[in-house]
Amino acid sequence: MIPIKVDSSWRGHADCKNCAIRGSVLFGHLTEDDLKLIHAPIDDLEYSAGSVLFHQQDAAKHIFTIKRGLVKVTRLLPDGTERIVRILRAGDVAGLEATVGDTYDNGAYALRQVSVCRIPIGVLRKLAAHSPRLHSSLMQKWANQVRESDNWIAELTHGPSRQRVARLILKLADTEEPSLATLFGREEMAMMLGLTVETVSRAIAAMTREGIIHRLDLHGRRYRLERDALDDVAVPA
Amino acid sequence: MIPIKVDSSWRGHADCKNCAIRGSVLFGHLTEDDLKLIHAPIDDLEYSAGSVLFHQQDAAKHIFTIKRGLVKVTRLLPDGTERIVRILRAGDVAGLEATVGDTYDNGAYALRQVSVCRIPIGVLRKLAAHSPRLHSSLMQKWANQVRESDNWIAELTHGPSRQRVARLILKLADTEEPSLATLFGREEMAMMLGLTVETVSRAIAAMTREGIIHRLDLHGRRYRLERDALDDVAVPA
DNA sequence: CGCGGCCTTGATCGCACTCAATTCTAGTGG
DNA sequence: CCACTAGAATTGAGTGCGATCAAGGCCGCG
Repeated sequence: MIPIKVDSSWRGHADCKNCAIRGSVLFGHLTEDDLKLIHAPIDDLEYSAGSVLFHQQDAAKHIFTIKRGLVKVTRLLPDGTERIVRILRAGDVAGLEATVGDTYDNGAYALRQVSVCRIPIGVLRKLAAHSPRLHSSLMQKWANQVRESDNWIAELTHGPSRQRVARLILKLADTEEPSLATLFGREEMAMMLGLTVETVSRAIAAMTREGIIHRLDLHGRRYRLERDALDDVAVPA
Repeated sequence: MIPIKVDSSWRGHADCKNCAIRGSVLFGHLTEDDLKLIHAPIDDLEYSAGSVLFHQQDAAKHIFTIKRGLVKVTRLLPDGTERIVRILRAGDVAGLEATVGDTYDNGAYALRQVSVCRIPIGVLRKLAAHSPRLHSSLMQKWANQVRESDNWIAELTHGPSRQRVARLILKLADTEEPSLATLFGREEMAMMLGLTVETVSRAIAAMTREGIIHRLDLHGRRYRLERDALDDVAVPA
């Protein structure tokens, strides 16, 4: 089902004080004294596209702050099929459930090259005991996850295929350059939208023909978007 | 779109010390001293089926602990359509996002007669400052919401209509008596499953004909379930 | 009794799935 | 440098499931 690749590389212990995205992550508000409390190591890891952060049901020993890249969160159904339920981006946290339970509720896999800080749950607990601000950061992360899941349900699981594909493309648009988007393999897009590979492919092909999106590479991953036209497809008046 | 009914009745200030479901709610671990810190009133409210706890975008001033009944959580899309994204039951909390933001991310409506404790957000903050256990209760509630949302996506938004309807029925089975279930109006079931009223009705009718479920009342709300057969429909081998 | 709401049933249509073939690209080794 | 291959994306033809449109039935209520 899942290609099991555990393909991470260790890039050293994290240097929280000088973290590039310190403002948006869990430890952003901690003081130097707080950080000194950390004894167990926080590791700075790289995962290549397709590799595993953790599987559903694994013992939950770490939470992962995502510094770069995209992570898919999947859920395994009793009948063995797998569904993508959310995507995490830089600033999000994977495996938050480690703070309240002892196994992961779902699997997390790198969709592209990903950089994370892997924080042992013990460290988190220790720091949490001292820092109310960390508490509110955690709450904030939880709230984001719920909002994302709810959006996902509302936007990507209902409606005609064209519309769903359009909405997914918009969701994947670059944050800095909103008229560019990097898609995934058709198979994965299909799993996100509850459609088949062929239907996704046809929708993209049709929109390309109609000039709503423009293919920029040979693999069909990178596109330039005609925002106005695409918005119209995504949210029909 | 939504029938606007604000139809709640005040049943007095909450008596947390003697709460029937104290063990499963937010304030379950607080001491009497903690509870004495509360000055702003926690109200004990009843909502009749169809009435509003809060709308999406309302100023978030309270969180609602559900003591009895069922609450639907809906999200409004830009194009004006509305989707049901989750259901809350006794022990769950509605409006958790009040702890981190100042508007509600989604709407909450009573599906049946509902009893709640309405806790002003200020009270929660004050107590949270004193009680680490309240913190972990909150985390637990957040984790439940995410797990529920993820389950919802995985189980109820993909697959053939029969299967989805079967899964929803199982989700609505009584906790004490698992072979009985109380459904909703077909319209609402359709909104939950991303199907049409007619399709839901046909699926239920078919399963009734096949003896997988048995109608117990005239309105088509209450059913007795043939668990084994229904499980087979919900999770095809 | 008549009306309105909801559930059900029927007939038809179209979108998305299925099955299958083709094209394209990147990677491999001659 | 070019065949060869494997994997992915695309395209095509045909089918079926669920949406749509439209009646009809059932119950509660005035």
